[in-house]
Amino acid sequence: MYSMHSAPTTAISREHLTDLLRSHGIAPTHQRIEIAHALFSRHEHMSADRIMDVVNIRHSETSKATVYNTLRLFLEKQLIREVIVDPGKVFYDPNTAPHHHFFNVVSGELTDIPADNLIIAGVPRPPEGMQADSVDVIVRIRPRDAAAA
Amino acid sequence: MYSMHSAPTTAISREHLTDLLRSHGIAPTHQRIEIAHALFSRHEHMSADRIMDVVNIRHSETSKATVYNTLRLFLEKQLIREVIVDPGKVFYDPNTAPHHHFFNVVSGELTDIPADNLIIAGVPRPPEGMQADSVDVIVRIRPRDAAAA
DNA sequence: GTAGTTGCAAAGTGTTTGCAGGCAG
DNA sequence: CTGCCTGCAAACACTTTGCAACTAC
Repeated sequence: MYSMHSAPTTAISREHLTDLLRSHGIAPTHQRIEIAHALFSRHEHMSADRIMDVVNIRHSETSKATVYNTLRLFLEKQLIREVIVDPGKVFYDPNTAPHHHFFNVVSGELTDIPADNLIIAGVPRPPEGMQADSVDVIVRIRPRDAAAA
Repeated sequence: MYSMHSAPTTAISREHLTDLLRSHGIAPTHQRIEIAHALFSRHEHMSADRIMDVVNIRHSETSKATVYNTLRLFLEKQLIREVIVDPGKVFYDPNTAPHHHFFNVVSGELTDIPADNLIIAGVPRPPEGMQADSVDVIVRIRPRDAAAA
């Protein structure tokens, strides 16, 4: 399901992560640092499930409940974003800068499209009393030979 | 949860729906016609759940399994589209013409943005060997006073 | 101590499946 | 008769919750 061309990992020190959490008003516990590490060292869009796996590769340190609670906390504190593209599972995106996504509907893989070059024009004003919160662009892609739908 | 400003309904005859199903290679059974009627007479984006309710308002005629099976069939036969915007539930869209969506993240309500005026430029070419399948634009909106996230 | 955090297991939601019975051609 | 449809209930995948034990200051 998850292809092998694993995104580049970036060495990020625990100290840096501790600061990052603190600066977002999050108490830097061991589990939270591990989860943050999983998200920020891999440049990958992960599901809660996958984060569970990554965090517990060496030895089981973090429970499912803690993973979900922590992800919700990170979301509230705007440390990460959620990406809704797959019925039935949410992806978490450590990149909070404006950008969009390719979603490979066959492999379930999600990759970034920088917002730089992309121009969206002519979006109507939101209905009265509403404000736009975000604009998500998702380009669904598939291998050239794969059957549609 | 579902606001009261119910979208306009359009009278659509059972005969018309029968033809519509046939023209998409779908055997027009009673339940399928009812489900198609729910989708096409209301100009609304409905979840499977809501379709269940609508179809069974008068008397229970259609099981959950049939609703889900039928929606999947309609999807395969390209009679409808699915819209993934809400973690944990899929919306079905009877409008297969190119268009985009406002998603009210507070009420869960989904409304159309015609594709006409909307211009998207600068989408990078899909990765080698991939083809773009669709481009979805989702503008998340909320009441002006509602707290973010 | 006290407030906040974690883990477990149970509950919850939305969706899919296995299978027996039914209906139409 | 045969093949497709339907309904029921059980199974599933993902996420949330209740609560007791724990940790850090």
